[in-house]
Formats: sequence, C-alpha cells, structure tokens
Amino acid sequence: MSKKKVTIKDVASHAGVSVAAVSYVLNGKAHKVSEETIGTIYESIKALNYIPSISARGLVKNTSELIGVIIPQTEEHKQLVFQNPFYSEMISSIESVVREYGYHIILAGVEKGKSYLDISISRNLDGAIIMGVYPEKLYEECKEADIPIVLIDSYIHDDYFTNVGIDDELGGYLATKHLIDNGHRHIAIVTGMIRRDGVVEKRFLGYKRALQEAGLFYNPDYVFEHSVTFDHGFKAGGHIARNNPDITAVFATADLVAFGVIRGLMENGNSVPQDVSVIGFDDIAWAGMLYPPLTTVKQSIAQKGERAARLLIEQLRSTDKKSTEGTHSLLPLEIVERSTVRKLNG
Amino acid sequence: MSKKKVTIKDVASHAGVSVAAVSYVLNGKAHKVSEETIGTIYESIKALNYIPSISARGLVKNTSELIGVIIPQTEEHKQLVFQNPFYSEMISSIESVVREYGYHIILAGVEKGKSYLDISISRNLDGAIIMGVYPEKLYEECKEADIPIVLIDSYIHDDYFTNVGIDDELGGYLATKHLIDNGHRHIAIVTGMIRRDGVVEKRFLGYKRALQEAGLFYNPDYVFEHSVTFDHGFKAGGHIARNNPDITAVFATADLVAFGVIRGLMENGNSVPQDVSVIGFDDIAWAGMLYPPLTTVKQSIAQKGERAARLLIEQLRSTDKKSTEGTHSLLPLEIVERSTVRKLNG
DNA sequence: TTGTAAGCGTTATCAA
DNA sequence: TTGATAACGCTTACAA
Repeated sequence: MSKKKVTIKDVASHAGVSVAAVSYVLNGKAHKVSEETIGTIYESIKALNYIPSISARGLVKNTSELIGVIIPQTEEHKQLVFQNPFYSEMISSIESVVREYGYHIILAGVEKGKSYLDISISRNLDGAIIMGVYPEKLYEECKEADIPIVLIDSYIHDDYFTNVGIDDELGGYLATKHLIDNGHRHIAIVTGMIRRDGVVEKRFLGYKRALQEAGLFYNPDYVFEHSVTFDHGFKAGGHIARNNPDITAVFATADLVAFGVIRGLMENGNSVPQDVSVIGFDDIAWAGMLYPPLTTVKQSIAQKGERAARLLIEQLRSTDKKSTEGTHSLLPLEIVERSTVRKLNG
Repeated sequence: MSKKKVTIKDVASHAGVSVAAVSYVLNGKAHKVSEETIGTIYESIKALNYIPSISARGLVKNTSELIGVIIPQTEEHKQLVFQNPFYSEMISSIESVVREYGYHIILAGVEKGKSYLDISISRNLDGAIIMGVYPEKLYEECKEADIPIVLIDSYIHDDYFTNVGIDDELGGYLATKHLIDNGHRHIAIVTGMIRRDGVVEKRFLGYKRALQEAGLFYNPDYVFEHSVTFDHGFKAGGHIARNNPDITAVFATADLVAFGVIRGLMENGNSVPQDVSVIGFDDIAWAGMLYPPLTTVKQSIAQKGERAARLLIEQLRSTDKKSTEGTHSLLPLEIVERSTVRKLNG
C-alpha cells in the first residue's frame, strides 16, 4: 500500500553504479567520480525523486542536523511560555537563520523532573539554544551532553557555554534613571521572581543603583515580585492604584508585565501617564502598537535570536568546536520614549 | 576527548546478556525475559545512564517520533509569522500534547520554491500539522509523503486529510450580525487576502450574508483587503477615519488586525467605540488584556491546537492509520462582548 | 574512477 | 528464556 521509499540503493542501481558513487556525489566528494557518472547519477536522483535520510546519515556521521531550543514553560499547564511574545519573536529569528544552514529546530519545554539530557542524547542534537534561567542542575546536564550550547539571557559563569544577552543591570539602571530624570521620586518595580543569576535580578540591581545614585530611598514595599505575566502586572497595578498613591512611576521588567500594570492602574481609576508613569523592558513588537504606546527599554529581540543562532552554527561548523565558547556577547540597549512616562514638575 | 556514547551493546555487556535481551526489556516485550535478567538489565541501564538513540531505532522501525508543524511565514523576511500570537498559542498547545506521547515538534516554515516533501521525507516525519492555507501544490506533495496529516484552518476538500477548524462563514456572519444588531448600517471589513478555500474568504462570505439578510447594501469600497498584519489594520483604520466618515463599524477578520484598526482610528482623531465600533476575530490572549478590551469572535485557539494534536496522535497510534481520516471537526464559536462595540441609537 | 564491505545503534527473526 | 545475526539507509576506508 504505502509507497516504498527510495533509497540510495535504488538510485545506484537505476544509474548502474555503486552506492558509494552516489554517496560521493551527494557529499561533495565528486572529485572521486567522473563527470559522466555524476551526470547520470543526478539524473537518476531526479528521476526517482530521491531524498536522503537524515537519520541514516546521522547514524554514521553522528549528527542530526537538529538544534534543540529550550524555552521555559508555565508551572501549571506545562505549556510553553508563549504568552510572552518575547519568545516567539526570538524563536522566529532563530529558526530562520538555522534553516539557512539546513538545520531544523526542535522545540521543547523542560519538565520539572525530567532531564534535558534525555532529549539531547536520544535525539542526538547537534547543538542547543537555551533561553532563560533554570535550576543549576540543568546546566550540569548540559555540559554532559557535550554539544555546543548557547545560552540566551543567562548569567551562568562557565566557559563551557557561549552566552548572548544584554547588560540587564544597565537596562534596569537606564529605565529607572529615565524615570528619575523625569522627576519621579517614588518608583515601584514590578517583576518576575528575582533569582540568582537571572536577568531579573540584574535589572533589579540596576534599579537600586539608579535609586542610590540619585540619593533616593530604596523601599522594599515598592517591589512587586511574582511572575513574568500580564496577570501579575495587572494585580500589582491595581494594588498600586488603590494603596500606594505616593508612587508616581513604575518600572516593569518586561513589556508584558508593563501592559498588565497599565491595565491594572486604569481599571482602578488611574490614568497613564497622567497619574502614574510606566516604563517597560524588551520592546516587543506590540509595545509601540498598542495603546498607550509603551515607553520601554529596547533590546533587539530578533537580533538576539539571530546572534545566538549564528554563534551556534559557527561552533557547529568550525572543526575545533571551541571557537566561540565562553564568549559573552552583549547586545545594545536603548530607551525608546513613547507615551507612558510623563515629566513631573518640580 | 568527547565522551563516548553508551550504546545498547555497552548495556548488554555490562549486564552480561545479549543486546537482544536489552532491546526486549526496552520495548515492553519483557515477557520474553526472566524477571531476574530484567532486574540486572535495568540496573545496568541506570548505572551506565543509557538512553536509546531515536534515530537508530527509527531506522529500523521507520519512525522518527517527530511531528512536523508547518506555519506560514512572512513574504519578505522568511520569518515565521509569529507577529500573530494566534500561532504561538496554538503551537504551545500542540507541543504540550504531543510531548505527552513522546513526540517532539519540528517547526518549519515552507519556503516559496522549496517543497514540504523534502523535510517530511528526509526527516522521516511520523505526521504533520499544517496551519493555514498554501498553494495547491503543497497539498499534493503532502499526500505523496504518505503520512497522517491534519490541517488546521483549511478548506481543502480531500479525504486524505483530517481537518480541524471552525465555521468561519458563521463566524463572519456572527460578527457582522452583532454589529448590525447594535444598529450599525455602514460596516467595513478589513482583512487579509481573500483567497479561495481560505478562512478569510469564508469570513468574508459570512459578512456578506449578514449584510444581505439585513437588507444592507454591500459596498466594495468598504472592504480593505491586504494582509493579516497590524500594519494593514492600522492603515485601513487611518483611511477610514480620514475618508469614510459614514462607516460606523468595522469587522476585522483577526484580532491582530483589529488592534491595528483601532490604533489607526485613534491616531486620526476617532475614538473607539464612540466614533466607530470594531469587532475582531480569534480572541487571542491579548484581546481582553489590552486597551480597549476588544469585542471579538472567540474561537478557542488552544483547544484547536490540542484537538489537532490529539487527532494526529490517534492516527499515529491506530494500526490502520485511517481512523480519523477525512474528519472535519468544527470547534465552537462565540461572540465575546468587551468594549469596542457601541450600540447606535435609531 | 569505481566498487566492496564494514559499521553507525537499533529491532526483530530465528535458532538454540 | 536467551542469543546470534540480518536488516534499516547511509558514509567511508580500502581494494580493485
């Protein structure tokens, strides 16, 4: 019933040559084959519509032409954490560069108990890109996997990994400073969990540095720490509107959260930026599209994904595999002013 | 240098049995093996940390445990079309169900010239989920691939494929009728390209039916057809604000577009819904979060992805492979009223 | 320049 | 119950 698949053998016999010959021309070792046979072989390939099996090749070459992309997932539903467009934008750019080189992306969340190693080994991944922060254990596993790995937005200090990210501390500082420069003195921060070596921690540190530099008091009551979700922002915004009339500005450590804050504020009778100013972080595609257009710290998400992908490919292709290892490349940051921050008088 | 990978052979010799025995216990054919050896084998597996190679297994079983997920990509940048959260939401739900069954997802856009067949064959995909509408040619190729395929949001009539979607014509009708019921008479539609057998065409047909049923004149000048992008919505909104003061409501065939329309309207001095009402389609997660909260036709995106995934898995697991073939399952639709549609007096 | 054959890590058939 | 071993589709010494 089902079509028999055409193999290299079929091509060989159709062309009247050996499988080796076919393999040679397929692998660019055509110099080992006469022009003439090359011709007939290509004809046979076309005629039979032959497409090599990547797994079979992988078995012998120990490759898969597969790149694992690990992204965080929600605690509850074990769904990929795509509510945040940040990830989709990045994946999109990663996919388009690795595709240029014939790789495909395998998308996966990492289950709590389950190990990343499993998929890496069983799939024989050629490399991986890991976005976000995970338990220490994951990184240990990764090293064992013994394939090139690039980490996006992680502060793991280990020469094994190539890193790409931004200066999050600076970002936090810039955001807060922008608020301060606009006359704000009571500045809240709403953010995901602040964990060691996470981007959020750095942004938080930047926030504190800006405060300190301006001689402002750091008030723990002004930090709303929970998760990188719209909902958390929404609740925090509501809380601020109802209970913290002194707060005139908030720094949300992700645009997604910022929009939550804004809505929470609005639904509780505050307007943005008249009553309270909001600055976000990321500059997701939606940031400028929505209302009110969000003032935010821009990082080029697509560029980050692209950079990560290119660094990985580079390692994959270089013979020594070590070319970019340990690199920590930082992408630029920039405040983009739209309309959620207002200048305070006095 | 690089760790030698542990194979089934290693396990066998470590356990002092044959590879066959190991393979048996790994494949649930444990009844062929004594309790005792099963024990030692498991011990060796743990001890050596053995993880089977999926490619090797695939070679003999002719499987890959890989499911292709094809999504449209932008014309210009060949990026996956992730600007629309619709896709991310769906992929997330697909991934989480197939993972339950040990499959992984391979994400890919389909390049203009390139064939889908290539990846299907070379990767030996077990099945595929295809979202959106493509040139006829793609579907022909798919059939040749000879693996289970489920189509999401396609109106290809072919028993080879399992379909999951919604009644788009009804959706278009419902949206338009909602506007009409609220007193609107001059209703524009802003939409992506209307192509045969595409969801957009059906929604457009529903729009016309509602108009006709209400005895309203169908005005070709009221259809703004271009692409499913924020930008198109934005331009159309601007155009309407500036040149079509008679239009009091617009039906955007995607939420993404609807938000564009709203912004376009606003930037040109119109307010929503005071001056013009807007209804969207999809009910993406953002729809209710943003300002103004969007009135829209809700389809359960996650449910759609999940349904598609489950149907595919079902086919993959059933022996005859034909169980759900030709099925066209329709998911429910529902208007969710938020605040972008206003009731007109008189 | 061409072909033979070993081997990649599995599964599954067939004997033992 | 167990174990050799052929086969899966391919690459690559090595021979011819």
